Amino acid sequence: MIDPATIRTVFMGTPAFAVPTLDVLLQAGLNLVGVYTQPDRPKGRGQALAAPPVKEMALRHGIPVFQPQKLRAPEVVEELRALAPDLIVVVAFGQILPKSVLEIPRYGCINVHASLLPKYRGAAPINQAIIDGETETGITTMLMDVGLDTGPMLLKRSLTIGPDETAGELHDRLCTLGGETMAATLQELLRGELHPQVQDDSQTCYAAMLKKEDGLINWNQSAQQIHDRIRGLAPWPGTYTELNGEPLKLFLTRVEAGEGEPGTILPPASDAVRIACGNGVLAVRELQLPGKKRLAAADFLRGCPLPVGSRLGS
RNA sequence: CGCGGGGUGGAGCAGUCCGGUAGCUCGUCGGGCUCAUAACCCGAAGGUCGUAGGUUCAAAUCCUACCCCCGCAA
Repeated sequence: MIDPATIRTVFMGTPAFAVPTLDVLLQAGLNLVGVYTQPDRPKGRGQALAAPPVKEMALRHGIPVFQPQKLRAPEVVEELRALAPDLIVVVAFGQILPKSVLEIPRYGCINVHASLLPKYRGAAPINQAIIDGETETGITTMLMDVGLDTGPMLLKRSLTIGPDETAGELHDRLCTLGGETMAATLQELLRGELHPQVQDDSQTCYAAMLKKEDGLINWNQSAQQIHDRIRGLAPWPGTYTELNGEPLKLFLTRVEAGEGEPGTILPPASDAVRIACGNGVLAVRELQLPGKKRLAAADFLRGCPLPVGSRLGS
């Protein structure tokens, strides 16, 4: 059994998703010699500079924080090498680790990834799994190599995706599971019992970084596909269609039977606007126009009538 | 000073440019009609028009400051 206090560890991560894992490392008693996170960025209305969640936690625990613009810059790599880490743990860091960094720690670089690898390698695994209508996903820990999420796998934990679960909700559950999976992985590491398993590249698929435009609805898709897209992109970047040239955001949808020309407004239900899709009908319970508040369908219709038969989308 | 939209009876909105007794779709309350309905008909209550100043005979409307909400921007 290795004494955790003897393992010099560097943590790399940025958003809230990484926080539980950092917490696990602290609880486990590792010797955390540095935390790497993305530079502070302007955020929110007013564009005030905000520190990433991981930075705030590191500062509270008195761990040195590094925020390099580019991790691969030679002087940055040297600085990291000087910390002499035995282990690097990476969760949603937002930068690719170059080979020169991967080779530094003797126990390697361990990544906590929010999918059941080899499926959904890449930046947006949580969203993509929902968009694809998957019913199961999970967390995989892996030993990083030069490829993006291609390294040998260590542990997997899975969970079931609810039929109406949003990316935000799933994110929160995976966030917790990520910490738990890392804790278990760490136990195996300390016992010297890691069993890396090579990924089956033939089973892989890639979840590209989300773009704003991914939220534009194509009404020719089936109601189920559109429903999956809307919850898969909630709360960010959100999903929208067009009404009189303006974006109209849609939330809280339901799939119903029925038919009509795709994108056509059908007679509303008591709690929802109903729109014909390529296959089936999408009932939308909340909508929002630019500059307006997000409204329940009935409230929305009072201020902005949607005549039956009119068309959404361009 | 990142850009932009908005704050009007309980809800959602119109009216603001071109100052002059506050309107629409609902809801609420009372009554009527119906076997019946988130149905329909009749009637009523309910608003310091975000806040504070200013201009004016007169301000929701024009000017100034402030508060709050939201869209775009990762």
